[in-house]
Amino acid sequence: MPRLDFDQALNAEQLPAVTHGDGPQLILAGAGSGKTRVITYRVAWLVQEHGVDPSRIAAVTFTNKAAGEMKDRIEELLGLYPLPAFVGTFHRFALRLLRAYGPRIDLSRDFVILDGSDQLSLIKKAMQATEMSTDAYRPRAVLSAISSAKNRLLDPAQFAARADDFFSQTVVAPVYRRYQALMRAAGGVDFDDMIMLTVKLLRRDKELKQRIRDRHRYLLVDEFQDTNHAQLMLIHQVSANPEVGGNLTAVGDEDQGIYRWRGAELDNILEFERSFPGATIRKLERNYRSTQNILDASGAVVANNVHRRGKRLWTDAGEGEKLRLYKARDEVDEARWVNNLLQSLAGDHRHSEMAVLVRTNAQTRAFEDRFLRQGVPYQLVGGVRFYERAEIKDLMAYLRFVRNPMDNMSFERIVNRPPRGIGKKTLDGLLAMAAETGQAAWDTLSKDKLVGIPPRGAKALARFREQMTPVIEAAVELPLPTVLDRLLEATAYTEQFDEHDDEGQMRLENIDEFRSGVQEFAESHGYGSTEEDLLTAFLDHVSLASDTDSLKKRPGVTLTTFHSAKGLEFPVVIVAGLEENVLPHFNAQELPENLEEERRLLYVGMTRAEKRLILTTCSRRRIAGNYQDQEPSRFLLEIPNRLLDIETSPELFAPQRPSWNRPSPRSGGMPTEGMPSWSLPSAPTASKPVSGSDAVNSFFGRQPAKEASLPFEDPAPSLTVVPVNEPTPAARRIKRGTRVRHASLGAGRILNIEGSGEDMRLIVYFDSKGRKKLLAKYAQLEIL
DNA sequence: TCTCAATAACTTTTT
DNA sequence: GTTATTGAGA
Repeated sequence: MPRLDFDQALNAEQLPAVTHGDGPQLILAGAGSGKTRVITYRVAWLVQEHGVDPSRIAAVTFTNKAAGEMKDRIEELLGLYPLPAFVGTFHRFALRLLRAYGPRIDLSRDFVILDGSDQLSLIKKAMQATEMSTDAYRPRAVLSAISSAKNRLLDPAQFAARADDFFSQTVVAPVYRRYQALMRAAGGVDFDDMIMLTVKLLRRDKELKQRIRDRHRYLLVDEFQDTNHAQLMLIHQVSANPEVGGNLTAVGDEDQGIYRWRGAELDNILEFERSFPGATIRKLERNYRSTQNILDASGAVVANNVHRRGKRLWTDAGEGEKLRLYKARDEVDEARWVNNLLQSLAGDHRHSEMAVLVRTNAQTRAFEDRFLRQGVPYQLVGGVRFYERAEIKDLMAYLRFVRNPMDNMSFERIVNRPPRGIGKKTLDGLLAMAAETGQAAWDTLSKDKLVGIPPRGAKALARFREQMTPVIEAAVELPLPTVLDRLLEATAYTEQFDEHDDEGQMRLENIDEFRSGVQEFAESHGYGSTEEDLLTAFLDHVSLASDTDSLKKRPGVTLTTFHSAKGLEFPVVIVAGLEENVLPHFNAQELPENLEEERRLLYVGMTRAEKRLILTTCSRRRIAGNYQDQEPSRFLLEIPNRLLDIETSPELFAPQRPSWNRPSPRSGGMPTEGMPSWSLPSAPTASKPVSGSDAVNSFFGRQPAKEASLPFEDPAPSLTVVPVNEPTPAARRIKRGTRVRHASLGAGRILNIEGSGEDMRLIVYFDSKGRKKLLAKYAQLEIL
């Protein structure tokens, strides 16, 4: 293949980083400065110019998606050369070692990886077992304390020895100990364990460590600012020559560190030279992504941080447009304005070239509603993940169980799913028996005579045993997709769902999707591995997968959080919800370190933009159902005025509400004759739709919401549903059989009405979407 | 033991 | 607005 022309392909900052010889270097790569390019070209340079065998190179990142991209681009550059020994995430790197050498630190070879919800339920169990009230202490807080202990490589004993406050000493320490015991007994390992155990393994096994170091003489680490202490130690273990810091190339940007809450230590990058003496530090400040205005604005914001080395990005792309700032009345107004803006930009940009970025997932709802209603194609990244759905987790647990029947956690999950008459009593009895003999539940069930279990339960258990035994045997030799099918057959798993029921249909679809995922995986990974290994590989694959990884370029506006937007870029970016308590987030106000992280979050969001950057802020917002007055984010003040074009919502100047909807003093805010609770606008022009809860608020005499005329509202009149105890003329029209229309679900017929007042629920059969249950208060139905 | 309805609690970000 | 948990009744 032709040699690469490195001088040609790289700029003056990139070239020395790529052609750096031996010894540690840190590359401080600003946003959009071509950092992936530097990493991939460095791999190519090492191989082609420095004579390094690719099998001695490893590249590590945080996300599967970044790793995948890196792999593709390295492959492209290297052509016929073999690929590096490893390109992947920290966790996959650790997993590979643990699967191979776990037994050297007494770890079962076929351990199970716990996901977040597994962890949480295990924490609850551990808290119960240690008689810790789950009301007094939030399991989530305990879990995050344990996680941070693991990130600092503290085992339960070390943690207990250092615990110096009440919570750590009396709550976290005992729960941590019990949590580990329960997890190991069940053959489980959590995400944090994976790193911690790998460090332990390498520290303990000197011979293995030397082999690993030989195999990874050149190590490249991306997103270095997001490494935690455990990961830094792992890097040290793997680096070839610790006395000189090894041939480590670390790439990162301290201004984009947004995982402090997960244990990331910015000091790893800020004090790199202390960790790796003699390191060369380089900066990449030339930006290829954004206009100078975008760089100046984002740079001005992040300049307020103290914890940074500091750099100044520049481009020769020109100033570009000013940033726009829209001051919205509330999140509905915000979404409407953004929607209109996107429509008006649709001439210049495809939908897929635009993104709306928010701080919290909850903020996406208002945008989703609006986009759905206006038919704007969009793509929501994040939220509920496929693999977290109950039916998928069930099937995963089944697969884990048939691979390793001693996996008690999976056993407990599936033993009565679908319901087979194995209730709490029966299960407790079995588990008690198992605990006595120190066996797994399945062992007890298949070998021992069941005692102390009610006959009905014993019978159900026996039936379960008969169902599972052939499948467990099949798992060793039959192809993975066949095993799954046998499983579904033997358990009659799908029969618990009704395909005519909306929810049931969705679950069945998910199961189908899971089946084809299994099929696909088997086809692409099947060569040369045993069926058992394939099953293990599949389970690992799913455990380490996240939704962002499979993010395909689909046509549509991207709607996502700052966190999952990292590494992406768009010609048009809208950064929404720039308010105090949103960004910076409510929970991040006290510590200056947290505040700086919030600022970095905004910086990451702003620097995603190539050509146009739009900011929005609301003067009030509904949070957990209640309206709250919002202050503009303090970070807005950090953007130089000369870079901003400000536009204010007309709704902020016209707070008049239609008189018929204003609580009248005479009626004390209660409804009177002629004040429709089911407000049906007589004509589209007179349409004054009011959001359900506002109407509810005024109805119940609460603080009236400042609802104004909605100039951008779609022409279709919408109906506000207000729950009432006394049916008003309009409310009487809502009964079984009434035809209604929903903004996104279309037309349908009311099947039934449940409850009354604020909690009135309507069962509606929609022509195209089937049965849905709606809360009348929020549904905004239109009577047909 | 299972099903359904009422209630409470929750919302920061995720490998 | 959703989702996890609890409680009552079949």
